[in-house]
Formats: sequence, C-alpha cells, structure tokens
Amino acid sequence: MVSRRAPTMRDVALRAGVSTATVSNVLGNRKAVDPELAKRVLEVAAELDYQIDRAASQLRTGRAAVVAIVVPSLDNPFFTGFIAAIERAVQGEGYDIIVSSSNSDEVQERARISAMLSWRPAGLIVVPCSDAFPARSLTDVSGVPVVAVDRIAGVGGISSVSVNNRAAARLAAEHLLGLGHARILVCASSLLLANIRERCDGVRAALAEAGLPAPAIVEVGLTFDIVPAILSPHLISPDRRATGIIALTNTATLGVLSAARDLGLVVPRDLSLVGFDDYAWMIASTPPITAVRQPLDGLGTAAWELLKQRIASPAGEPQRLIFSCQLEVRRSTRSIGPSLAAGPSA
Amino acid sequence: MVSRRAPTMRDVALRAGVSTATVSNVLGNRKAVDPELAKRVLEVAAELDYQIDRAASQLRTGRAAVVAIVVPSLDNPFFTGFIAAIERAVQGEGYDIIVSSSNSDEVQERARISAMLSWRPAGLIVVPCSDAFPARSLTDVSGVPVVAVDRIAGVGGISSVSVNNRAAARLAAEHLLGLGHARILVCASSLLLANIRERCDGVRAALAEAGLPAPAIVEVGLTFDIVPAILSPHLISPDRRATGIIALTNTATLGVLSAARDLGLVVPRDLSLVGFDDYAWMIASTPPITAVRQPLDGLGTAAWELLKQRIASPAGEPQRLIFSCQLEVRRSTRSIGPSLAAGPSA
DNA sequence: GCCGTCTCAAAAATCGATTTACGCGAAGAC
DNA sequence: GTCTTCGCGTAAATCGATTTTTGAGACGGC
Repeated sequence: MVSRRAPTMRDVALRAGVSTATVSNVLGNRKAVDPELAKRVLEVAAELDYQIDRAASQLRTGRAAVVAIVVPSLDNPFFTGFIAAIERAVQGEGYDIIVSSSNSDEVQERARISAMLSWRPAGLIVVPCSDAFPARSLTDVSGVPVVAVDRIAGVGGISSVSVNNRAAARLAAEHLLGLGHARILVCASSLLLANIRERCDGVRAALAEAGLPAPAIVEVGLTFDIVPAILSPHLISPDRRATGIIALTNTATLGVLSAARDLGLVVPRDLSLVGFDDYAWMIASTPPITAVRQPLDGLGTAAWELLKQRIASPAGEPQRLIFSCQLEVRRSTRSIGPSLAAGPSA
Repeated sequence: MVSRRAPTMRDVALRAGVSTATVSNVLGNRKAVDPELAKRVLEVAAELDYQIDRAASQLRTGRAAVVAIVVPSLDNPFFTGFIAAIERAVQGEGYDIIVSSSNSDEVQERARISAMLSWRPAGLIVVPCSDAFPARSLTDVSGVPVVAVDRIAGVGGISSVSVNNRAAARLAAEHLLGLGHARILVCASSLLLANIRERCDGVRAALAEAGLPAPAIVEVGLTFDIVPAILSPHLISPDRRATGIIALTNTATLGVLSAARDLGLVVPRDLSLVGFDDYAWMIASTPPITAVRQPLDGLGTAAWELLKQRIASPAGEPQRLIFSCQLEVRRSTRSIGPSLAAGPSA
C-alpha cells in the first residue's frame, strides 16, 4: 500500500539528467539518441519501474494501442475462442484488447460500439449480432478501422473475415448422404442470420444434387435449453422422422443431443448427428461427435491481419477473407445403406 | 469514410455558446447548471454525436473507468464465464473491461499485469496462475485496488473471492459414499494449485470420517488431451480399479469421460463420475454428468462488489468472500450398495 | 442605498507524453 | 578560414477534458 504516485516521464528525465523529449525518444525508439544517454535513461526507467501513462500518450498521439472487440455473447465458447485467438495475435505487438458483449441485441450492440469508440482504439473487430449491423454508421463517422467477422452479410465496404458457410454445410450433408441418409433434418439457430441461411442453402444444394427433396428445417433459437421442447415433435414418429440431423451451431448440437436422449433415441443407432464448431466435449462425448470445425484460430489471426492493413492504410481497398471448414468425422454418424451422394460424373 | 475529426468538447461549447467547463459540468452531472443551458448543451452534444475522449478525461482525473482482468486462459469456459459475469456486473456503471491471459505462466502474468497497470485502471481483478502470485509487488506499488479470485492461497492482505473448495469436494465425496462407493479415485489437474489441494483434502476428510483409507490421487495436468494416457493405467484392472471418480476441474472431467470410453467403460455402469464446474455439455451429455457447480455468476458479481469497495475506500480492511458450491446430481453416478457415509449420529 | 454574500459561468491552469521549433557545436565544402 | 549542413538535445506548444480561480450579476440585510 505504498501509494506514492506513479513516476512520470519527468521524474525519469530529471533523474537521468536529460529532457523529457529525450526520454520519449529513447523509450519510443523514435529518433537517434546518443547511446550513452540512452543507456542511462533505460537504467533509470527500469530503476523507477517507470511505465508510460497510456492516457497521456494516447491523448497526444490520437491513437490508442488497443483493439476493441464486440461479440454477441461471452458465454458462447465460439466467441470466446475467437477472442482468445485475437489476444494471442495482438500479444507482443504491444496491443491490448477491450472486450464487450452485445447480448445479441442490436440496440446494445450500438451502445457498446459507441462506448468502445470513445477509447479511440486503433481498430475495432466486431461479430455483428445481426445482418443489418446498424452500428455501421458509427464506425464510418469515427474513422476507426473496422473488421467484421462471421456475420457479414450486410456489411459491404469494410474488411471482413468469415467462413464458407455453404461449403461447410455441404460437407456435413454430403457426409450423411454418403452414409445413405435420405431424410435429413436441419437444426438451425435462427434464420434471421445470413450465415445460418447460407448453411441451410448448402444442405439444400447437396440434397438437390442427389435428387432429394429439400430438408426439413427447424429453428431452435440461440440458447440450448429450449431446444428439446422445440425439437421433440419432429423426432417422435419413428416412421417419418429423419435419420440424420445437421445441427448448425454448437448450442444447437447440444440441444439435439439432449432432445435425442430425452426421447430414448441413441446416437448414432437411431439418429446420426453432425454438429457445428469443434470443442473438447465433442471429443470426450460418447459417442464422439462428428462435426464441422471452423478454424477459430485462423479467423482470429486473419481478423487481426486485416485490421493491421486497415490501420496502416485506411484508404486502401477493403478485403474479404473466406476460410474453409473441415469435417471431423467421429462416431455420431453411421451408415444406413448405399451411398446417395452424387458422385463425380467423370 | 467521412473521416472528419471527431468533435471535441470545445466544438460543443462553441456551438452551444457556452464554455467547455459548462459542457463538462452538464455531461458529468457535476455542478448545478442553468436548466436552459443544460438543455442546449445536451441537444448540441446529441446533434454532433459527441463522445467524451476517454484519454483526455482519464489524463486529467487520473482514473480510468476501466477494470482490468487477468486470467490464466481464455480458452477455458470457467474463466470466460467468470469474465462474462464481471462484464454483466460492470455494465451500466459505465465501466469497460480490458482482458488479458497469462497463459498459466508466472512470467507472462507479471508482464500482463504490468501492461494492464499502465492504463491506470480503476481496479484489477486477477485469477492468479499460481499460489505465489509474484506480481503482487506490482500492484502494491501502483496503488491500484486489486481483487484476487479463485487461487488465493498466497495473497494475504488483499480482497479476494473464492469458493469453499474443501466443502465442495466433500459434497462430491459424500455423494459417492452415500451410493456405496468405497474405492474412490481423485483426478486432479495440478497439485501445485492450492485450491486443488484443498479439494483433495475435502475428499480425504470425507473418506476418513467414513473410516476409509485415503483416496488415490492422480495428477492429470491442465489440458484435456493428455488425460487418457495418464489415467488409463489406473482404470485397466477391473478388480482393483476405483468404482467412483471425482474429477476436480472441467478439463479433468472431460479427460475422465474420454479415458473411460476409450477403455470401453460405461458411465455410470462401470464407473461413477462426479465432475467439477457445470456446463451445458454436462447436461446434454449421455449420461448427464453429476457435478459440483461453482457459482460463476456470484463470483463475478462479488469480485466487482469487493473491487468497488476498495475503489471507494482504498484504506479499508480487505475482505475475503467465500462461496459455497452446490452438487447437481444427474445420472453419471449410481448406487452400488449400502451407504458408507458417516451419517449424523443423533 | 450600500455592502456583503451567493450563484453560476467564463477563463485559465492542469494532467503527462509527444512533437515541433530552435539552438548549439562539430564536421565537411569551397 | 569561413560558411553551410548535419546531428542531437532542449524548451515550449500541444492534445482534450477537468478543476480551480476569477469575476459578473442577483439578492438580501441593515
């Protein structure tokens, strides 16, 4: 509790017998300084445990060494995994992150982004909670570089990172078709989200190519606990129920598992399941869950790279990066007959 | 891309025909201002989309409306859930959070805390990555209020929040004893952590009271994937292997599940399992996992409350808050004989 | 009617790091 | 030998919000 005030650059300068400008130049590697003086400055700085005051530094330079991140939820491992990836990427480049959750609400999203912008961060990485991304106007005015991630349908004109949702869902569908599944149910979180709609399209396209009718699509919401109630009616009739389910998000995947168990259905005996996102529990689960893995680390790294580009040249052309997903085949899917997949025609 | 510079308080003042001091007083609710003027100021501020520059504000006042959070990992849902809880708590009080991961490394922890402190945050909430918490010295000097969470063995003299680990583990042990399990294996992450040692003690105490020998304790590390290899030797012999396992962290729980499945052991038929922490996947899992639930939301809220206390009166007595955990009985544990629990003697 | 008091806004000082403008001395050019 | 760079360091101005100080006007008391 030795609450003497933190040392300032002035303290360091005085003690080293130089001016504050010199200290600033040494510490910021800005202008050539006599090595002798530089050494003394560094020594004194270390001795006093001197830390640059970020507020003062930022006020003068106008930019903060901080990246603001806004995601729909901090309780969803997809988003926190993404944040972790960004944190790893900005580490060592001297940036810190401030994070905030929009609670999947456009009004809150706007408010949170507005608050973040008052830090005048070097950049903003946002996973919009809807396709509309109405906060767009805010970022335009502020001139802070922005990268949108994952839900990027409505965000023309800014850099973005996402996955190829159609291809990813197609991967899942073709896997089930290859195992002979014809009756496929898609368990979607919310069709208001463009990425979810794209995944539905991917499944639809794969089925159409195989000469099958469009899949049933059930909307189960963003939280896990209500899924069983919504899903049960679709799973009760043994004759007409789907043999394969594609769950389009991690919470949907949990919901399907839980609903199936409640109804006494065994995966994969009674029901084959392909999930989305890839977590430790999917591997530890019995059976391990076949899932489409989104390259979380790649997304995070790429978001930071694109943001750096925008920081370096704000006038440059915005870029869109699209990652592919991989299917991790495990044991929650099983073959029930000859392949229905539309094979290569060659 | 209308990159005109953001409006300053001076712009607002000029346009409203008042001084910057008046604008500051209106916006900060600081001193009585003529309602007429106040109204005009607010109108102009709204019109210009004016946002206070936090750097300038902070430089002048010396304190930032920001809470720094340092946790061992952002990939562990326990810590991110905790962060989510804090974010909810500080929301609406005008604070933002900056978060950082120490990667379970003391050196990095110190570096990250040092970096956080250069923001001169209103407070720091830290989950130390070891009992030693050597970064303690930093926070002492800076005078920034600190609250330590979860791993608080070595941190006397500062406020802290934790759970009653002994009691929590005892809950798990008594549950298994009540179901007739005598051979109990404890699956611990790392015995270098005091909270883990306390949990071991809790199990030991419960067994001792029931007149049973001390449990076997296996150290499985902090990540999930190596657990099966470490655990297998303890699970192969059907005669001598434990009938009940207590996994002391969420990753250990995943590891046990995965190891059991690899060995063809069915939970709970061959093995009863009590996990730690409580997540959606434990409910969705087949069988649903019996687990000791740590009150994540309570921990987060409490950490913020204690921090607020320290901010308000830095000289006050540090407080330690200890929460209780609850056992969520699900289906991963089963009875194998008469209760062995030391019942109430009355 | 004069003076003291009180209210509230304007003016000015301040926070600490950065950066511009300037000055001094040494090195190089003719 | 004088004049011009050039290198490097210092003093001072600056960023924008807050806070202290100053001052103008209103009001009340005697």
